[in-house]
Amino acid sequence: MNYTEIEKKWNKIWEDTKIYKFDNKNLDKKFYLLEMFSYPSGASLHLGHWWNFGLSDSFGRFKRLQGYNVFQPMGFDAFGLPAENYAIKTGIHPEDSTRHNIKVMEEQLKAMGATFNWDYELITCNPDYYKWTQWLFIQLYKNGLAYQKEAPVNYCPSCNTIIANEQVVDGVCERCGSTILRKNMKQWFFKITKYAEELLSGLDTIDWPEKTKALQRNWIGKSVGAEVDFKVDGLDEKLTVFTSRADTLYGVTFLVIAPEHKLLSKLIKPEYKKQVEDYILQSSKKDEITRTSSTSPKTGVFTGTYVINPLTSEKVPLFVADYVISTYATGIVMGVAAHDSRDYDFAKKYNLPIKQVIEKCEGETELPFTEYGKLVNSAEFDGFSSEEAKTKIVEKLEKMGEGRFKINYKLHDWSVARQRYWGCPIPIIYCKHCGTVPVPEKDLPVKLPHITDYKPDGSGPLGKCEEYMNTTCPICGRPARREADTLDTFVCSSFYMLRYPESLHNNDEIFNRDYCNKMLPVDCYVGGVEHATGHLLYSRFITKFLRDIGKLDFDEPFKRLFHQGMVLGPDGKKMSKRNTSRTADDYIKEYGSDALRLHMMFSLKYVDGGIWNDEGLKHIKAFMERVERIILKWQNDKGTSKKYEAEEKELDFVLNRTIKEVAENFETFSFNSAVARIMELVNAMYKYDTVKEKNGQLMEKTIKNLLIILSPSAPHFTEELWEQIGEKYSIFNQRYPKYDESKIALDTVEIAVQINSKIIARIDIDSNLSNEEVLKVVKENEKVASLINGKTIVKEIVVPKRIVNLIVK
RNA sequence: CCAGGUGUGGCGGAAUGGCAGACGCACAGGACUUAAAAUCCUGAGAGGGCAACUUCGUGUGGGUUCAAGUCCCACCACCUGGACCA
Repeated sequence: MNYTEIEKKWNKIWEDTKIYKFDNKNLDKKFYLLEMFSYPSGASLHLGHWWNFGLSDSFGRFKRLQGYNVFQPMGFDAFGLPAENYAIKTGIHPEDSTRHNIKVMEEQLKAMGATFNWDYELITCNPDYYKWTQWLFIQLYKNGLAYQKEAPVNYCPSCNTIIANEQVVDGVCERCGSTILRKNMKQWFFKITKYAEELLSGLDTIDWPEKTKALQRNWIGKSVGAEVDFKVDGLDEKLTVFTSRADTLYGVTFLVIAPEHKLLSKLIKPEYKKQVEDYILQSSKKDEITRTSSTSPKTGVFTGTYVINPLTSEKVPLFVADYVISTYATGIVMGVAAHDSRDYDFAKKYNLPIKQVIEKCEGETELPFTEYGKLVNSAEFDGFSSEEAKTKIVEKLEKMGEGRFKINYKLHDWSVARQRYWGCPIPIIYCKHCGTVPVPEKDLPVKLPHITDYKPDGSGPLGKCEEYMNTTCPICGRPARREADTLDTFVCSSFYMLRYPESLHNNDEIFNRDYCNKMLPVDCYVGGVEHATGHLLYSRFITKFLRDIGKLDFDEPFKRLFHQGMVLGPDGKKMSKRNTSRTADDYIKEYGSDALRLHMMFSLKYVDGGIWNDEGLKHIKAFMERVERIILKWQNDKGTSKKYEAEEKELDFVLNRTIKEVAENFETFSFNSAVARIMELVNAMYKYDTVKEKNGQLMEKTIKNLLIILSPSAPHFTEELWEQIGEKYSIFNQRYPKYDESKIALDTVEIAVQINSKIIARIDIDSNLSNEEVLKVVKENEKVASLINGKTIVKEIVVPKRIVNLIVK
């Protein structure tokens, strides 16, 4: 068979006959299968693309055979930094390179012959898409969930721009090597923290990998504790700390405040002003990662100020130290040197007192002791357990009005503004008279202008485009200015799965509520684990928000999630031009795309990935030829068998078991096992082929079923053979075969017999016997009988069709 | 440091608590061939034994169980995240 030719042939026929068109009128058995859409890069499809798209296409084809109306759309996440950086380097406008790359990728993805629903294609940099990105922004704004606030950013004084955390290497700019400054700038945020609790609890309702759920739980970082107010000595001011260990409150010997804290300037005693200001300057030069690394030495200085412990009325010193972060909780912590290792280190270094208030329930207590124990030196709470005290102490503080129970999350609000050109414009207008005004929905989209000077300079490049910036206020009609920043691309991708089903058909609303409720949630979502705390969290947030404003009725966008593992180069690193000598196209030319796909399915575990090895490709091709030979041989063999012989039963058994297990394996993305089962069936066919009197009907049934079962994994190859054995187009309009349970239940099964848990014999036994009858047969067995003779059986265990275990004394 | 994941032949990898190593590769043997390749068939975890058979085996050490790769505890190694989260 000439694989190149048949691939061309069938790709064309499939496209011409629109065999995979999604039937959007008939949603009773819809299946929404989604692969994370990709960023349009210019290079040709590499093995990773085949791994991602080819195998999920196979899954889609499998669901289609099962009778599902499969919706598997495709599109591009087209805004973003790479195009812009490429543009800055080459001078090619991001719009031009992006459009070009999309075209190239579309052609190549179509050439895969995959079943994607191209008529629903969606491209995030198209105005008819980003109109809805802007609409979403405005809804968030109107509901108080999009807001501006001052927040620290990484600023490079030599490149004159804000840079992302990832571009800061050891505190310096990765491009020019200048020391990065931490600067407060006014920025746009989405209030994802409003949904912290629900994002956490919702994880229990979805079928996702545990690993991914754990990543999100960690990221959200719920911490249950209390806030405690400390009065400032000599000032009418109080400092609030957050603690998860209220039981250690009697052990507080100092307080620590973050260098960026707003109240700090008021709290410094004049004689300490210089040293504190020097310290603040020093720490502003460190980036957050170096500063907060647990391995960095703890530093800090005294402010000259004392605060008063509400329970003991003791005066304790207030320090400023950069191991405390201003953005978590209140930005002030209580120092309990005896029961926190950081506080312990700090106290040792600055000679602060260490006061033990918890002791181990049994044995010597060694400081710092950070576990729960029994309270000591804590007035009326002495003898309480840590757990009890955590409640009782806060209850007391509540009565005094100086503390309260509090839950904190590590999750921060989502910073969405980018001082970049190639992104979705933020639909906001600033008017001197009316303030911040959202663009009216009827005026959307705010189109991204085609400008040529898009170099980043710290403020949005759009700011230099006067035509764009100058507008009129929608409220008062007087001249006003637009927002110059654009949106993070993760905003674009946070709702695309909701928009897909009617992407090009509905220009009146983001999506129709009823239709959306029928099409979603996504039944199966496939994509990389690296999006666990980004895209996957944002999408969940936006879905919950849209539910709250009445646009849809479900809580979670992705019911089921799979991550592909990564296909790695021979050096165990991510595939690149450097470590791979051959492209997907090279392999396809030599072996065909079906062989490539089958090899990928069979040789690595899909969810784990692994090092790419092309060794097996020729064997997979050999396997395909083995399939072809037996099918072509059997198609004209009418057989002569009259009775249903043992050999026929065996083939029928393997056939039915294969039908059953391949489906189960596909369902869990265990493609390697699915292919193994199919190989077993082929082996069984070759074995049956040696029988002289063969059953023609069984052979016909077997080759047809084999082709259907194999078709999702080798679509062109099986479609071609389906035609060659004289069947009607198309194999993909067939149904996945049903298996016959009675054929899988064998008449006799081999049972392993154990005496005292050790296997001593294997006996063929009628599978219909009851446990008692099985035991009888086993005990009559010569070997068993001789071994149990004269001994007492104390226990008999029968596992039907598997094991009999006799415990004797 | 913390969290999560992984650990099974020479290799990729299978195993609802129930015969570990399915399937495939590499390997060995046989058939076909002048020969090779391809194809078809057979064998095979490791050690011991001519053999029937036997001992040991899923990172290490313990535990639960009639029965553990699978469940529990501790440890080791590797991978991936997170970094002092109060």
